[in-house]
Amino acid sequence: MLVATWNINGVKARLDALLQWLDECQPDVACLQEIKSVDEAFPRSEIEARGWQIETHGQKGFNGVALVSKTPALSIERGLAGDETDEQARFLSGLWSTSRGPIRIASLYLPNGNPVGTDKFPYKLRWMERLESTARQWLAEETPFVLAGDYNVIPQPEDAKNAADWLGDALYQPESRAAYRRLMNLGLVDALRATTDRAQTYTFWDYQAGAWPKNNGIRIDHMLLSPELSAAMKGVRIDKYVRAWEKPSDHVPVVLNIED
DNA sequence: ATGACTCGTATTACGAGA
Repeated sequence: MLVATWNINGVKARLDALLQWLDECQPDVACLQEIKSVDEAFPRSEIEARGWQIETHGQKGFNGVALVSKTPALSIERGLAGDETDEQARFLSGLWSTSRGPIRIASLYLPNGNPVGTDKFPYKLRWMERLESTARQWLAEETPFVLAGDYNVIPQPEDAKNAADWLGDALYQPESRAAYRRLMNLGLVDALRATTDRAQTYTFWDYQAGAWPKNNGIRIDHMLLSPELSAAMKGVRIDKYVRAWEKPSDHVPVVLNIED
């Protein structure tokens, strides 16, 4: 079973690339972030015409997450628990039936948090506390799960080409990294790091200053697995080749392979 | 020499991303 995550940076701007990649990858469930679309404007029919199931949780202009899958979800939940006043569309989860039993899969778009020193940074940290609470609750329920998405956190120095460039950035603040570690310390497994120690493994390259040709990347798109699932991991790959396409997203897909 | 971004929203400028 393949579970993928991809921040596509605008579903309408990326529709051709999305269709091409879905066709090639054939994920069972693909978690999308930054669809930048309200639900009504999501290019649903073009994707459904190729046989995919779609669930969206969008908003006007920015943010927004979606789940694209081969089979329909048994149930869907929109939004991250813990703050009724939060209007940003950043979390969407579904329950699927598999040969190993039910599995819960979430598409998450964790707040960027820049600039540090504005209210955006504490919003990021509060959002991470809410994510940790959700993970605790899901662990207690004992249904295997994948928390997949754009975490906007560089966990370790080796997750950036030039870690020193990110010292003042919300993605690499001690508080952001500590909150990510607290999540890991619940017993979750970072699927990529559990399966490779390969250097210069990145998922994002900025559009500016030739970051892609210089391979000046960072690893911020992660898949965190519940403990039962980590034993069933076959591997993780990064579909880096799509960054070289015409009109690419600045992120590339991460694809997790789980034993059926 | 040395890579000056891209998307969406709303009017060719701005917010947001990272």
